[in-house]
Amino acid sequence: MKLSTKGRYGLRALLDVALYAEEEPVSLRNISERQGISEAYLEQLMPKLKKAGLIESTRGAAGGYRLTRPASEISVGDVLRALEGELDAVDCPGLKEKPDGEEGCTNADTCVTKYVWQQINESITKTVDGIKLGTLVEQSRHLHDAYHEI
Amino acid sequence: MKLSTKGRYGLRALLDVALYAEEEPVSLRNISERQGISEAYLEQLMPKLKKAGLIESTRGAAGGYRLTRPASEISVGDVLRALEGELDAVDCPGLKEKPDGEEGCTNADTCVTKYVWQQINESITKTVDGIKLGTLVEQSRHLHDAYHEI
DNA sequence: ATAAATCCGAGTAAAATACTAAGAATTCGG
DNA sequence: CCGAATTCTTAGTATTTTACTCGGATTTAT
Repeated sequence: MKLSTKGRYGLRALLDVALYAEEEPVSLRNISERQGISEAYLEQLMPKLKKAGLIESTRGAAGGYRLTRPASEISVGDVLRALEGELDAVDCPGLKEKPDGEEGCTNADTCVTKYVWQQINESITKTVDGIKLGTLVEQSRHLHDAYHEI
Repeated sequence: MKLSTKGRYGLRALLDVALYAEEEPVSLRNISERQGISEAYLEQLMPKLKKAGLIESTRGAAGGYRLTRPASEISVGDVLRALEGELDAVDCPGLKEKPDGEEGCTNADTCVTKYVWQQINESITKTVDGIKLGTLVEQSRHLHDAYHEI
């Protein structure tokens, strides 16, 4: 798993939608101003979230983006996978680099390290799928309230 | 955490040292042949492992590399950090990008996503630090024995 | 001496990243 | 119906990272 700005900005963008799109859809302009991310860059991110079925869009004036389902049913893993692609699926080189007769893993070392990558991937997957966007929305509202001392 | 070939090859290289450097040190040539990694590329990897204090080297003919401490006391995390640098420490942009008067996180969303990156980093760290090189050595020997049906 | 090694520094081609730019297509409000 | 606000689509580009290679200097066992 690589955490580039794609993933970081994208999650913030989606969180923004979750927070502010209850009545009207939020536009790129809105997100851009609130999050300090350029509209042009967001234009690259949103289609990915849409293709993944996380948001829907309305075009034209007063258009913008909405979540397709409740924030509680969207995991951070869903978002990151939509933006960054599959989590670091490290494949076993022993199998691919020798397309001659030899079957299986002749190199025991390779197989053993493969086990390491799998462990890492599993722990990442478990973590990101365990955090729901809904939780982040709640936390964000708490923080916001605290900051304004309501 | 980024899993590039640096980390993947490097872990295999160190595992090779752990497996074969009991009597004599292992040379780059040895590792290269057994692991199918070019000597030239290994030349770039080994110094990192050495700087991190994981291996020691003897120069000249019959020279090579050895572990500095038992494999059971080296974690995969030690190795990957030595090779890839720090694990994805995602910093809070809210704090850095505004060096004017404003204190703390004015952007609650940013703070909330920051919590996500911390969770991810922690789970990765816990995983890689939990796997010891010694364990991999044992597993590798088992696999090797099974393959040769001893 | 000679050969086998580690060291050291530089260089480089390809890919990924982090953007920006421009214009077409759509839709609402007046 | 017009115009402004939007999303959509495609392309381009500068920077950084990755994954290497290469040449030669230095050290050391035999």
